[in-house]
Amino acid sequence: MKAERNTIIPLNADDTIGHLADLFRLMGDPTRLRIVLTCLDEPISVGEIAMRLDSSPSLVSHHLRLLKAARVLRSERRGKQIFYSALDEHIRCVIDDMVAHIGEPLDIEDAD
Amino acid sequence: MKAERNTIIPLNADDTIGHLADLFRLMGDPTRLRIVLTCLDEPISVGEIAMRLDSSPSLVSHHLRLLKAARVLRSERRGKQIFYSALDEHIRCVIDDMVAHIGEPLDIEDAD
DNA sequence: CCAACATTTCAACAACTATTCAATTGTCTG
DNA sequence: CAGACAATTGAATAGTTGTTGAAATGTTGG
Repeated sequence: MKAERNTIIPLNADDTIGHLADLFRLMGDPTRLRIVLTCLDEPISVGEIAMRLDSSPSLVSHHLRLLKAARVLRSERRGKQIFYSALDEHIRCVIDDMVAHIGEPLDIEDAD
Repeated sequence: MKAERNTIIPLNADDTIGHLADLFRLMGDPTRLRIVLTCLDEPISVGEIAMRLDSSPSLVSHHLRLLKAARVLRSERRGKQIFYSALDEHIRCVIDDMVAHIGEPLDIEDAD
């Protein structure tokens, strides 16, 4: 299931759009985006995320709660630590597509 | 061409992540997301966007400015009106991927 | 040039949100 | 059980941002 050129989203379905916007907004914070990227490779504990991002466990935990509630990440306890990882592969696709968008070499024709 | 499972993003490249987050944050507002979706199909004037979304031209214009600055949309003047459309197809892919993520019916495969 | 239309800009307010620090809960070990 | 470690929670603050209405800019046609 990849992105095709058939975005058929019922524009009157406010629920879907609202849900979509919620997810995009979650990825729209640099700290949260770094957290997601850190969790993409392998399950990682809260402490190590905080360590890698040079942030506080409290802040990381706050963001993790939101990302988990939105089903972007999932959590799994291992002893004293709790490991977070991506819930599925879609987020990776979304990010890759967005990276591709950035990579688009400024196709400037004649903008008015 | 499409999203593969090889998100190779240099985590120390704050510029890239910041740019990514900016784009996600732009898509994270329901009004702005609706505007983007409206512009995906064909070039459309500011007035008609406002009409379809039942919003004010002022508000729409405000969002269009941000979306254009972020190279999500492009503008083209035709007489008195200015038509906006998607700058490339990547945004459509991003949205489709995100829709796929939402549609994922809690697919707990080999979750331990 | 003037009037009508389309869009943009400006200022200002209300609402939201990321961050911090302290306190709490949960878990393992000695 | 007590202590240390790990993570969460709560409240409070500072900064950001979406929205609004009025004014201004730009464009076309009479």
